[in-house]
Amino acid sequence: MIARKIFKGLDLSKEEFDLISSNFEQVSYRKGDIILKIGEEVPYQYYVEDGCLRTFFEDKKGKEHTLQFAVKDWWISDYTAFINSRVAIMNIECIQDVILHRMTYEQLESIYREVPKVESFFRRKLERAFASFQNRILSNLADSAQERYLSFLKTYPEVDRNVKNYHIASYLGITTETLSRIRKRLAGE
Amino acid sequence: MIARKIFKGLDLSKEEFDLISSNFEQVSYRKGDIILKIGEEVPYQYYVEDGCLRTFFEDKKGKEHTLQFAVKDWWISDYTAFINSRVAIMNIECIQDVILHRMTYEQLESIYREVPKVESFFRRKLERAFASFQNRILSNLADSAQERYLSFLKTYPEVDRNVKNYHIASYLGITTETLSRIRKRLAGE
DNA sequence: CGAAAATTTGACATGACTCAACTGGAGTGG
DNA sequence: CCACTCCAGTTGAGTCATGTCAAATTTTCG
Repeated sequence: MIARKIFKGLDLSKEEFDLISSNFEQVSYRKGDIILKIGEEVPYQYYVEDGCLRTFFEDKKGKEHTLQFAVKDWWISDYTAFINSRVAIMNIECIQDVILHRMTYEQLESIYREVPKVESFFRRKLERAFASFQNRILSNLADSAQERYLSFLKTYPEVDRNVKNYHIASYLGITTETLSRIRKRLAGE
Repeated sequence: MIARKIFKGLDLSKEEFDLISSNFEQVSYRKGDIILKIGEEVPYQYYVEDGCLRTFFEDKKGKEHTLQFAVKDWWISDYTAFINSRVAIMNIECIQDVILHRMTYEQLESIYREVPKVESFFRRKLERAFASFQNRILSNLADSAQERYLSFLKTYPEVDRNVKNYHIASYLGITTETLSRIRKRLAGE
């Protein structure tokens, strides 16, 4: 029963867990699969049971930029498009084989109605995501590429273990060459 | 009755508006006043009736960076510190004389209890703030300083009218000199 | 093993920064 | 009403971090 795992912080009855679980649908994808494309509707948000994904987009020059990663026990979607019923402004790609549990917005709302505690759970989740975006902006304003890389490693060691360096570079806003030079500099210390 | 202005989108009774209004306290400050300092408790969030403010911090080199501006009809606080009862990680400064309406977290929660519709109002507000942070990250990743400046002007013309160029530079993550050169380049087109 | 993918390295280009000097406008006070 | 000061903004010259492009090397994986 996946809901126990997803909402493990919440004190709910077996019936409530069952009811929530019935709103999730398990899906699996292979490494390299794109499960959401820019311009498409965003029917789902996904809970990651296993594997690793990222959201990314291409700028006018065709360069890829990564907005977010998701590893085990995280959520992923084009969140603002998902909640506002707009089309996606970024792609979601599986960096590894993944097992996901997805739900629609209607299902989310129905859970809110049936099990109100879940709404606070998601509000806290949004607040944490908001804080992490804020930290990223502050870090972009104040820190060098090397400092941003170090704080990435410190904050998301689990992500570092699962993604390629060029993914990290595209998340930090630097080139793979620059990241490689930073790593060399750090190694020789 | 300030609540009518603040929550003008909501369909509430006179009693509800009164009840909400009783939780706000009006305060005024002069241009240049710092109304929250890094390291302090964050007792309030503020609704801006008039004037302009910003949140900012200093990096290790003493350089100032602006996270957010707030003009008429916006809200401002160190939001993540406010909701988590942590100490401020940024300062709030009045860029002009301001008239504000402030509330504590306890007052916010009491309004949630008495007038549940207000909770959705704040959730949407948080979602929009989240989306705007996201846009800023995307823009940092993909756009040049000049493009970021142009999209700032387009997105926040009201802010542009009320702040100095060096405030804008510290928001965009560039120096005043660079902003000046960008403006010159744009003027000659 | 061999091919493709990822990373590293080198040489060079460039956008933004630093520091210092200068300009122009908005007060202020004699 | 002028001289003075202060502040914001501009300009110039030199520097630095990061980007670009091309090639070499290492790693991954079928």
